[in-house]
Amino acid sequence: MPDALPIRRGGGVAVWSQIALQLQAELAAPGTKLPPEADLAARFGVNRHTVRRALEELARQRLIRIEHGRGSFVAEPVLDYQVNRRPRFSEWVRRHNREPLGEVLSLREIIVGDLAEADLIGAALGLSERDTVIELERLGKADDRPIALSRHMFPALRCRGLEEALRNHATITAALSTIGITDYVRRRSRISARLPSPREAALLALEPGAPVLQSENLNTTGNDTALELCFVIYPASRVALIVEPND
Amino acid sequence: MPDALPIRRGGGVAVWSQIALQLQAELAAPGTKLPPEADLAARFGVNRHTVRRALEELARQRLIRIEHGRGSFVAEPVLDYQVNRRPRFSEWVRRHNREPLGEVLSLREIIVGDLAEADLIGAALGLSERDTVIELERLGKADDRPIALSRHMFPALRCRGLEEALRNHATITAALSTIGITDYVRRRSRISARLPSPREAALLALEPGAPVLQSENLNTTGNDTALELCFVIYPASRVALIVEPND
DNA sequence: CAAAATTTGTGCGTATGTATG
DNA sequence: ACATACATACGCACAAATTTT
Repeated sequence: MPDALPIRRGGGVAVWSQIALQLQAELAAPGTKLPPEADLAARFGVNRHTVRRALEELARQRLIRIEHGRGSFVAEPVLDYQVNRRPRFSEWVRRHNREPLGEVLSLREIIVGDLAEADLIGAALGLSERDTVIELERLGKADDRPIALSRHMFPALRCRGLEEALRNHATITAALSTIGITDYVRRRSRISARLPSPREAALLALEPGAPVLQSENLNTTGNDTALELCFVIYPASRVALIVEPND
Repeated sequence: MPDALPIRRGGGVAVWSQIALQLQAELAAPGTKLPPEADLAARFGVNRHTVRRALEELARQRLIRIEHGRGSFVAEPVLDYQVNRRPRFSEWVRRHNREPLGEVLSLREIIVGDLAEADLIGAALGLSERDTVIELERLGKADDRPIALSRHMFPALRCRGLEEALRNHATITAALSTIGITDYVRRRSRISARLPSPREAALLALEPGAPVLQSENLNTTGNDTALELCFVIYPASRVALIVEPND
């Protein structure tokens, strides 16, 4: 427990504001419980209302969560993800001043008919059950914290050399670029939420019962040729999606 | 158990497709378990592979869930909600051939500073802590099944007479229209997911542990004046959001 | 399963300093 | 100088949610 800087009264800065700043500087790892309001009030030598005002401010900034009857907890930072036509994982993470990392979990070529969602995939990419897709499973991290688990499917026919390219490049954008595809855009996303499977929860380092946001994306080339179907799940506590409709 | 129509072979319609249609017509209440594949195969006089092909089709349409080692279950119908610039609850539900109903839970005028999310609301609507908003809480249903719990906040100053209008009209669109606001558009949505509070779970008739999709919407008039901030939660098992980015 | 303890949420009253006109 | 409004801070009591005993 760090030393409390002395609270200055009558110095033009509200006491609750000083306490909020002090607490913010001391925030421990996400999930950590803060001391009860009564303890904080005693420590700072103020009324509990004053502490509550400070906590309210931290909650507004989404730095902590306050739970009735349980306590206050350090919140996880939430990455806002703008859903536009250019899905670029690395750019997104870097825009939040965090270090992106894409870890390949599996990469293979597989026959559409052998996948569980064969029909959905076939319909979306315009393939028959006998066509093959390149399937990439990836875990995306920001500063080593998992924030996205994605499964990408590319029609093998329209993506000659992509499997090899994906092995040798850190980002999907870069890999696509080496096989001559420089513009691909998000055409449609279907956003839902659910509880993760045990495997998914383990990969995303989620506590039991924590939900995930799921996004099913259809990406195409500039001239509307279906290029990629992609299922992504995000830990709901760490990611929010931003949409600005234009139609 | 309804009679099985005879399966016609060689009539240009695949047997699995006929079975899929037949099963679809017989679907019981959500959550009901379908007979084991072996039983269905016997009933239709076909191989189990053929039944599996039919079930696969129903699963693709999200009419059933197939669970490894457990069986197949009638799924809840999912309402796809296209996130565009015109948020219209009733139109959305009717487009799915279901009967919309908006039930007012509470309606009041309240000072911004007295709300928990005072700062967020003030910033979004351009109000000070001392301004007032009209707050409407509503439960949206489709065929008597709750599908949306929303909290709407309108700046009282820019919405004279809205509280009264909301009391007398079934839809928000209609109420706004009576006070002269005929065009309001969605400017921005922030989509996340979380577990519901006990009260929210009860109102939405959710089983424990089931997550909700949450959408925080800023709606404006045609000329970009902030008109409404609105928090909506949807049962994740019954609603999905569709986004087609244009930028 | 029930009672007790812990912790946050809410309401009301009071007092003080500061900006405003 | 005065009145008013407002933000800040304190004290006390009880309600509500959760956890522990």
